[in-house]
Amino acid sequence: MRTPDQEKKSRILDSTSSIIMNQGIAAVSLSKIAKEANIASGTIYTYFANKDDLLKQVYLNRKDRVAQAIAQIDDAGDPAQEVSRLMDRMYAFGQTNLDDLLLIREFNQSPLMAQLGIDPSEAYAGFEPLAELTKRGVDAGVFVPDVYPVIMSYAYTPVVEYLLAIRNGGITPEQVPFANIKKLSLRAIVR
Amino acid sequence: MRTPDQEKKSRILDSTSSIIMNQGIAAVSLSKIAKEANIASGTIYTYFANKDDLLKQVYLNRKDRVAQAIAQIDDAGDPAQEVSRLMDRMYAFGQTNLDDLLLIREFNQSPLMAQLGIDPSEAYAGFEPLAELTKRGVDAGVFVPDVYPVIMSYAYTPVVEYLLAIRNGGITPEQVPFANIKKLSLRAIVR
Amino acid sequence: MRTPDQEKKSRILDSTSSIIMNQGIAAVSLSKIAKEANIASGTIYTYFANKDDLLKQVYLNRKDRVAQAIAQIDDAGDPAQEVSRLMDRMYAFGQTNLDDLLLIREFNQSPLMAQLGIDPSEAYAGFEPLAELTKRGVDAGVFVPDVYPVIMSYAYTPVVEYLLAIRNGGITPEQVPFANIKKLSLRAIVR
Amino acid sequence: MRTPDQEKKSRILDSTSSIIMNQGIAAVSLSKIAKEANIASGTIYTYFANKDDLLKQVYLNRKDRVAQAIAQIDDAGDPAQEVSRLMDRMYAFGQTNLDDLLLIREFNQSPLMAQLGIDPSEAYAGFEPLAELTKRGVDAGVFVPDVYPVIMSYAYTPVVEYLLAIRNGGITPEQVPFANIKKLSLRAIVR
DNA sequence: AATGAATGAGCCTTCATTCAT
DNA sequence: GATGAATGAAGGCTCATTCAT
Repeated sequence: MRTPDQEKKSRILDSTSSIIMNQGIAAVSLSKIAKEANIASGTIYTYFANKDDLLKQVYLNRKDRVAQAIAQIDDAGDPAQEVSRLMDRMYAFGQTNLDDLLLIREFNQSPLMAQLGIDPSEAYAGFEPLAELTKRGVDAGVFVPDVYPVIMSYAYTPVVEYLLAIRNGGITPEQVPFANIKKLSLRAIVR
Repeated sequence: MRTPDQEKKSRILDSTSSIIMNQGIAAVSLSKIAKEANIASGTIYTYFANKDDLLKQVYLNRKDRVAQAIAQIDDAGDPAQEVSRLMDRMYAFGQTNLDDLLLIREFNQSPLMAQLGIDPSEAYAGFEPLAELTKRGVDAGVFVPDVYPVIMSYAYTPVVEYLLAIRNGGITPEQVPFANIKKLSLRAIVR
Repeated sequence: MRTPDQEKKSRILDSTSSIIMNQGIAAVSLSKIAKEANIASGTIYTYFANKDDLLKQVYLNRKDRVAQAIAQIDDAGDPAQEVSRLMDRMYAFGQTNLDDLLLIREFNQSPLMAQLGIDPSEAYAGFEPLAELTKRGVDAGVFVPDVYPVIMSYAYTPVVEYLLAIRNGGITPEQVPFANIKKLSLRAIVR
Repeated sequence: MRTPDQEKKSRILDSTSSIIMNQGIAAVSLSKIAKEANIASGTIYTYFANKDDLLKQVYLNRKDRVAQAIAQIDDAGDPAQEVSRLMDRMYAFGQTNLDDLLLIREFNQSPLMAQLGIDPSEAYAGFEPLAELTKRGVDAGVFVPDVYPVIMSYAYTPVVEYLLAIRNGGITPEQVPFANIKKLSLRAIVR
């Protein structure tokens, strides 16, 4: 059970994420966050050292949620099957939490990471099982012989883009079932 | 009187893009732009109606540059070969202009597009040949039977992620030659 | 937390009025107001929505003060006598608060009223007793048969101009006692 | 005949007056004036030393026009009759040039006069015949024994307020003929 | 712990003025 | 003489942060 305080902290994180995703990171202000979280702006400083700390924690919090939701790999499973399951978990997670995936992506590819003092190892934390899966698949000769970032670029990114295209109305799941995406991704990386 | 100066306008666009890429869109301010472009802040208004107009033009300008650099498809060529050439052009372009590709991506997936009043058709303009290539490849039975956004998600995005990983030092071209990326992409989409 | 401060709001209104009267409305700036009121410029926004709101409230506040000071008419009194008393109250009020009368006049005859969204009924509020007095005097055959704006143009305006002429040194109360003004006004409108 | 240059100067004065009257003095800017006068903003400096000089000349120019239109008094005429004629000329002039009367009034009662370096004698220039008429009427025992500013406050101001009330739709000439105004004014000042 | 009033730096924008053309 | 691009100060307003309550 969350203490009342943790609940308030969560509300601040949620409001921040929501503003970032709906209005863009340039539109984020503590007063907006406070209003959306239904607290006084000064209260934010009880839970976060400053605005940068808040942004950093939003990122880390969302990244952890994603990692926990998708990165539970069966170390003994068939690598191709595990990638398929990974993509399934991403798809399931993304249907209710696409914003988390997009927020991570927005941070990952922006100078914000450096500005907020998040180093790559911190960003990577929680996703180690994916790298291990990659390595195992390559070593077993199941995957094409490429490195983690390349392999995952074909397994992870297409799911996000698929979910985003659906949200934007560019395509519908009826028109393009998620199975197609999985098939293409596996065609790319499985020998 | 002093004549309006296309070169100065370019400098403003360049400075703006540079600040976006190096400090993030939230850090863009007209005074920073003016300082980097070596002009007075008020001068920006000789060339742009306001900050939003400037941002919009940065986006459209960069998008046009990319479109011109990569979207020259040979209508009679073999679709698979044309995708290969397309990826080559992206790679060549991205080696000196990766920021353009990243800027477009940052804008595309952000609420900025709506805020700046850029509608999807405007963003799509110039890339029609890619959709046509997709359609031709699918119709000819060369590509897997999927729609444009899906196919291109496997041909376009991996190149950007590859270039970015190289820039970030995550991988090197020696370790993973670009040919590998092309191979994986083609494996995904060519029957 | 610090409590909103009615006294501080008054100080802002006073400073604004003072700058309008001493430097003209074109010279009014929030930083001047803040400096004169001895507060930070941002603090103004705790008490007013924006500059226009501040100007509007200055006007309405001064107008209310004037209305309360002069518009207490005895409904049963002789109309001519009531006009005389009205002018006395204006004169008394104007000796210490001429700026209020002048500020109202400056606003009334300027495009500001429309720009600030003050409609005529709002400007008129509080002065209804004067219109009623006019009507009563005309109906009773005591005043010449003219409408409110005309009658009051002879009772109200001359007092303001008299007070202003005294302030400017154009005339002195010894040279022209206020009684003369009252006499001329009453000669004009009383049959 | 005006030279082309004088014509351009006139256009600048007209534009300035028009903006003052329609948008308020706080909204006057050289670029607006230039646009309305259909010239480049820099050109204004060919005809005026700076913005203050322009405003000063607008005032003096309008004041001269009014003085020439109304201050032609017959030195031998009956004072009461001359006041009546004066009011007629004001009324006639004001029907097509009310803005001139209002602009003068706005300047006269504002700190602008001091800021622009217009001294009272300059403002008074051209209106000497009105003071003489006052004096002659008082000396002849035709007017009540009061000074120029007081007498004229009953002859000049009511005409402006009448014209303004008509423009604003507060009253109509059918409802209140101008003759009424003249009658009230003369009742006030003629013995 | 929570509030929100207060602060002043910094933002976008407009302005009067200058000056190359 | 006329133009309008260029300048940078100043304007209105928002913001992150502090702190009295």
